[in-house]
Amino acid sequence: MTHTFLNEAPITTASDQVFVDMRREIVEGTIVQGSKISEPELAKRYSVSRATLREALNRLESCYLVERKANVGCRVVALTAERLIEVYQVRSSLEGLACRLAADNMEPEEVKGLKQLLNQHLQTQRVKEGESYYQEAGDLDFHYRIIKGSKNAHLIHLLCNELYQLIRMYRVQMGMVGPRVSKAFDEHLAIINAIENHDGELAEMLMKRHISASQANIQTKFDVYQSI
Amino acid sequence: MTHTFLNEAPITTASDQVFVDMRREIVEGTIVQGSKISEPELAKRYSVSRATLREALNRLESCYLVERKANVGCRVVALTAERLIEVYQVRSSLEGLACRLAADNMEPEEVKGLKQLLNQHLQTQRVKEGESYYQEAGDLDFHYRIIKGSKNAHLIHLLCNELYQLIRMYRVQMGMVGPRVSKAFDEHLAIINAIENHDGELAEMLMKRHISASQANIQTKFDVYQSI
DNA sequence: ACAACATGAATTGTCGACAATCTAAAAAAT
DNA sequence: ATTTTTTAGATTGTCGACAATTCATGTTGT
Repeated sequence: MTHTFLNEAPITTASDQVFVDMRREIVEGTIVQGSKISEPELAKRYSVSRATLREALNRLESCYLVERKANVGCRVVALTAERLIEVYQVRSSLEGLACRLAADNMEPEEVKGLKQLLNQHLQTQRVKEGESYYQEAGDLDFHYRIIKGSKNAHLIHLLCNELYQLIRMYRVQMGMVGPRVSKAFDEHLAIINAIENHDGELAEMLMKRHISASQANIQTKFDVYQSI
Repeated sequence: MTHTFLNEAPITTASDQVFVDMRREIVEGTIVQGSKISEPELAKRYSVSRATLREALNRLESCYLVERKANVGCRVVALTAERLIEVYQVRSSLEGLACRLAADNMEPEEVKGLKQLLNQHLQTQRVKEGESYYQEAGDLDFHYRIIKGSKNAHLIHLLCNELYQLIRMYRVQMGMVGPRVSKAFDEHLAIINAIENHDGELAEMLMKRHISASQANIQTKFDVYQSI
């Protein structure tokens, strides 16, 4: 399975490389959430100048992974429950839109590929029960394809390049496993059917509901911590 | 009338100033759409170093006013008809969401202020018939207040700090005057009523419709050029 | 005449150093 | 002892210069 994953521009410059590396470390938690970022320290760590590092920090800020204050510095974003709600409200609205547009604009072959992906997803899920990595990548690929199917370049950029990094961060660090997996499969199937029938309204509604369910799932992780 | 306008951080640093200045010039068309940006030239023009200018360019890219390519350079965004549709589809979805949330989360005094603004809007409109500047600022203020009323910080940032600059650029450069003005007033009134009644669904629908009408209005400007 | 290639000017990316600002610890005052 | 002021350290913002890449012009070859 080729990991097409992100449709990003190839890494040409040094700050590109630092951006991609830091993004991964932040999303995966190697650079811990909420921690302060020291420019001299990280510049040394990645063996680049501070100017190059700052360029990377700017781009990390664009996808909501760090926050800057003038003359004070840079902090990794903190994964609060409030922010989760806010981001998922936005995500639900935008991905609902994407799904509605996809119902009109997706090519038949794209829909076909989506179905194949779902079958693939079903098989690997049966074989590797409980293993979350494949599920995570498969689910991500599913959403990415629909978003691209909207054919709205601005929307695609907004979701794939900006918002999704933060969403991935929540999913990776809060842990996305459990009984949600099989339920999500059924929801994906219903969404594909709606898209295939060019029923934009239904597709939008199903996608919004699907994302709300996903939000509720992550929300429980917070509630657990809160109750301790 | 105090122009609260944007809730932006105060301008402390030199790149802040360049960012604000350039943003204004791009939105108003002084720096023409689609044109290439020469870093050395603009750095000299604003009397700052290239590093400072590049910092400003990064932030302009974050609000979709310029586009960068590695090792090639920076271009001011081009106001195409296709992009207008894409951006307004996103705007409609997000501001619909904001309006729905505002119906639940706006304080009574905020609603009151919104009504006062509308009255003010009505008076200035009668006095200065055809003068577009007041209308533009008033309409903007109306939308800003509702967006802030959503109390969703992520959504507020996305709309007010990122997307709205590009929207303003379309409105300013494509010219927003004509019979739309009075119609928009009625639509604003209906939206406020829905918010006051805490009818989120209706408020969302009305706002989406209102924005679609606004899009159609700008769209005609393109159609005129196309028919020549 | 046209295409592929080479060359140089211009532009962007990167670097190290300096200036301005903030932070926190130590000193002074009430 | 608590609050305010001072001061030293560290961090961020800004600058000018150099390296790497791109683009346009001119050259060569067929």
